[in-house]
Amino acid sequence: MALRVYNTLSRTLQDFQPLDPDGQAVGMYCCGPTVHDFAHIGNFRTFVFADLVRRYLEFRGFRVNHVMNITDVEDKIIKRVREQGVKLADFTRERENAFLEDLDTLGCLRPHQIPRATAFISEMIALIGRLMERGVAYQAPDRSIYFSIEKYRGCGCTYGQLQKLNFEEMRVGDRVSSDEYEKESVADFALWKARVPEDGEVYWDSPWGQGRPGWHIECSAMSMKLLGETFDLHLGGEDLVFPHHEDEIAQSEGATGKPFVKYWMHGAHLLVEGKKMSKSLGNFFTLRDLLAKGFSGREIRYLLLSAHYRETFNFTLDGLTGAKSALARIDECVAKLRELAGSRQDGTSTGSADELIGRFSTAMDEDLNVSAAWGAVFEWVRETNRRLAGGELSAAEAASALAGWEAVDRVLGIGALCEESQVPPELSALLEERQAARKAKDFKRSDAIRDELKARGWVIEDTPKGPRLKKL
RNA sequence: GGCGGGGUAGCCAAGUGGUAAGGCACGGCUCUGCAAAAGCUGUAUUCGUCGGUUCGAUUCCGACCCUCGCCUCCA
Repeated sequence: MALRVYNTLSRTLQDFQPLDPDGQAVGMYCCGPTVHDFAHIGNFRTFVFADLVRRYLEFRGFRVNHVMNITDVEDKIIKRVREQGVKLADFTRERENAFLEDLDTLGCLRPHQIPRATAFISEMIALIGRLMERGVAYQAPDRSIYFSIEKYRGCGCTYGQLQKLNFEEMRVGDRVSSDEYEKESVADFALWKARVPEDGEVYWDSPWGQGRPGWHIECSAMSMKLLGETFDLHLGGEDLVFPHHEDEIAQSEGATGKPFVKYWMHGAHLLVEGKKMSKSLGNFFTLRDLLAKGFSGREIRYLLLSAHYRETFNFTLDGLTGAKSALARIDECVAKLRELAGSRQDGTSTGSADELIGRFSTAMDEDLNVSAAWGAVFEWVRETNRRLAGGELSAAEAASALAGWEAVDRVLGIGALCEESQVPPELSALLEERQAARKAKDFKRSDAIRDELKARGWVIEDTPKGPRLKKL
């Protein structure tokens, strides 16, 4: 079975076959955040999706080079820097650190490389230079450099590879910002923006005068620098299809004359409580907002991973509560397996664990059908619980089952986020006291202790092997 | 107006030309002195509406209704 992915370029499912002649190395680029504020839950859906792609490719044995940029120069950032009277780097570094912490909270593996746009200005200038040389870019009277769609098309290149475009039918004008009126054509986009007074100290020198890069150019420059002029996989949110990714293709192919990216994958947006997120509706959440409500990164990750990446997903607080229960079911099962396996944690998966891995990969191979993959996980949980309850599992079999779970969890990334809570000694003492009371049939006392523990946030679970304390 | 997604149980969400995964919630049962955010188990004659193709459609085709996204710097 081969991994198939939906390629936005072809609008079909295609077998995933990396450019590497050995079929091992995969270059993967995901458009990262613009660090003007804390990222919201919608942003994170895309990054968790990218993490899933990377992890699954690694699961399938590919050697992935995962690159994600940080956009640390942009209109909104410049505006805030000016308003707050701080230095660009100080402002953006703070947001960037918060963002990376958030990624950790969500159990996302750090991309192998996290380039900042401002560290690649010379590469961007070089790329713009190539476009000027090839005659597909021009300097307008406002001194900014623009990419000419017409000239690009004149070279036999295709503009509109990711989305069918019909310029005549497009609603032009609404959102064309005032600083771009000197373009030759409304479809043209900025490669280099000439310095204006509002930019303050945020500018760089270039052969065309002082200024700063346009938005799209950074991704072309950084991805080609780090992954080569043609690479395997480019990801991003669906809203980036046009214009951002279309323009990346134009800039890159316009400069190199080579295909830019083999597979484009786009994650759908999410709705929150059935509506598009907006601050006025009160359904706009940053990761930190949700943590403050008492949800964990793990629950959020699970919920974000519960639906297929190409479907709009309805993210709800109820769903988050449900995620807690669903995860507890897995945790219970895994904890019981650990207990039974004891020190034998070097198991190789056999039997039902192999079946789990098989069903999991079959699902994931089909364009990352993660919902079906979870289905396989939960059926395995039920079957494992059944056998656990029936005392049918040996320590070796438990270790084998664990090995199976750990294999799929290296993709799902849920287990590592499970915090083992230590029971405070005074609570253990209370638990023992309750046991003594129960033995003496002093149920009034034992129930009082149970209530006491509950008030302290711990719930007792009586098992055939004796009572256990679980953090509420 | 152009382009592209969706409408499957109370909620979330897979899927298939042959009769509906999984999760949450809910009910039953087991365990328990009683419990339990423990375990098992049950729950959609039905997949937006109306037509068509077919032995058979939720799945294919057509029309319609509703909904969401993109259309120049928003993941």
